[in-house]
Amino acid sequence: MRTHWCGELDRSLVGREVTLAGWVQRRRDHGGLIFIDLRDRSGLAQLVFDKGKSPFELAEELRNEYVIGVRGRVAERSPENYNPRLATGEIELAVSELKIYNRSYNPPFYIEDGLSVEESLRLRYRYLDLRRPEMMHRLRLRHRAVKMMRDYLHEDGFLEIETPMLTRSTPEGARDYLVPSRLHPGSFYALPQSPQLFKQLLMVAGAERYYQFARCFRDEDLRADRQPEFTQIDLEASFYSQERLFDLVETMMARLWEELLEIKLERPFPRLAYREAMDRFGSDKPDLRFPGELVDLTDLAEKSSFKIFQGVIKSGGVVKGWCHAGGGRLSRRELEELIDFARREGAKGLVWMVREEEGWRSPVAKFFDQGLLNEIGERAGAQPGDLLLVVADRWLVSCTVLGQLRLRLGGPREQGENRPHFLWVIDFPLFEPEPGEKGYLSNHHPFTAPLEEDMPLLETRPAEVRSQAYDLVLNGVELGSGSARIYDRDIQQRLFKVLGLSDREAEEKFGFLLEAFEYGAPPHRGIALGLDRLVTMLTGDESIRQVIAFPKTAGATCLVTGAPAAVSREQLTELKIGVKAGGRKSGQSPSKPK
RNA sequence: GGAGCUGUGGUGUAGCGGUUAACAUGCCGGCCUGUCACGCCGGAGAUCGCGGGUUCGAUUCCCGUCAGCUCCGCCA
Repeated sequence: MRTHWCGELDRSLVGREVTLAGWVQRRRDHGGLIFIDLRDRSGLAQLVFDKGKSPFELAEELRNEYVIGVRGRVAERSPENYNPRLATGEIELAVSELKIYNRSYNPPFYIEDGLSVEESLRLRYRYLDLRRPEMMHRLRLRHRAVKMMRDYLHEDGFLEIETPMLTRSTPEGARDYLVPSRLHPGSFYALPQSPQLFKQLLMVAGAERYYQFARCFRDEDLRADRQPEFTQIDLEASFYSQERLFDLVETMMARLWEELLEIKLERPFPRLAYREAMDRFGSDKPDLRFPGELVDLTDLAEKSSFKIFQGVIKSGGVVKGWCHAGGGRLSRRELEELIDFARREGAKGLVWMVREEEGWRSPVAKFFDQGLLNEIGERAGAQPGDLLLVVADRWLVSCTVLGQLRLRLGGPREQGENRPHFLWVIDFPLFEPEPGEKGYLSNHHPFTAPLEEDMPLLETRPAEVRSQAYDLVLNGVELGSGSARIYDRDIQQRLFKVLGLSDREAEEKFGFLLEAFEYGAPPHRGIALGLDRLVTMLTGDESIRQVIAFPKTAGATCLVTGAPAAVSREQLTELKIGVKAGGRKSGQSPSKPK
């Protein structure tokens, strides 16, 4: 049905008889002469139907998006008819045979790049949206990235192993998607949030190096970078040092960027301890595309007569600042908005200071003498015309609020810098305080190994214990996260104790894993990278929906199929499931396509 | 759960307390043998997301609701 792709026709084929197939991109009917741009996955080729020489009457019926096959002779155009904007613009196909495989409704939007229609329409007719070259390009790029990573992991001895989709709900983490069991009414499978436990079992099984392009499901609210189902490049390796794992991931990233974007990455990627990342950038996923770091002003603020600062410092807080270059021109109103923003982010307030040619302008200037202000300005690197923002609060609050202000004001878009800035964030705290309680929760997951040197603190000062967990960060986006796992029963039990898990509870929740670990678990570690986010970074898109063939809406519905939808009474009866009032009746869907 | 933005022919937009609801493009028909965003002529196509309220009168103002998007919460 086809001997060549449209996009591969060139002058070397002039005179050859070829068969093409594809969709009608555009028709230009000149009366006695019809031009058709034929589109397939590879590109466009111009077809010519000449009255008298071609199947002309049939060609007159052609409309956009008709599916056709043609046979004809490749002809060089006369030079004045070259189309430099078309890859195949020096040739055309003089058609001798035309077959209309299928007709088409007029599409609801143009099948072309640079489209501006409502995204819901694109999602509703996703199969048309994907016909657009820029969308097919995204899918192709994703495919190439996946293929390269598979090849690379294979080279390093990793085995691709599938793990179950129907698994068991585990207590921690995100909300599970549940699947009712027909054979065991009242019991449910859960779709995996990640293959975490299985990949550790595979290490016990001696797989040594495992990877999987794993579908993961989390029933949480969506964002531009979050879908309820998404793909992780999930990997785990035994007897594998952190250095080796970092090198593996870095090499993989370097290959992707080099081969897909022709960008050479600087290696090794910088590493920042969590503490340092927060201190300097106010974020555990700092965006290093633009300069400007937070500074600690606690010692200087202490010398002022500003009571609020002093109070915060006395109660163990810190005073931190960030200099917004050129921010001195912000209006009073804009400054007020910044204060509101800081409050929404959790700060009690925000102090601003503008450095002028002579002295300082600030509502709190009177509490500082000139020399002190200059010292502060110097530490923050403030030039005349710059704005210094200061937050006094608990360490974490001061850092995060200023970090958010840094992102908002110093944003990379303003800087026009878009090179990839990878880094590793390491040494995360093992625990986070349980909100409102005295206890602790796992920061990563409860099998994350503590940093060896912090082990003595495990029972005494758990909040200070750091873990062997690491995040891969690119331009302010968390691309992946992993850790070394605990493989020692004693350490695991000590950790459960800190988490307030009794032996019985631990047994109940993770018994199968703990049991497996009794049969000789090797030291192992792993990481999971978000494929959708990774590809989005490669394409430069704003939303991961752009690189997913059939994504869900912000309301977690599929506009193509209308999922989720009610099911028949019979299906529910078979599962022994009753739907309470407020649920939908059979046949209803939250977003039924028209 | 909360906040914000958006919703007008197929599509993208304009508009306004009283309009024949405008423009572009697409679509349909006609003409056209070198176009490539072809051109020219003509035509069809909109209960202004839905419901309620204010008003003599609502696409326009108000309230609610639905849908899409963005953010907060949430996402070990």
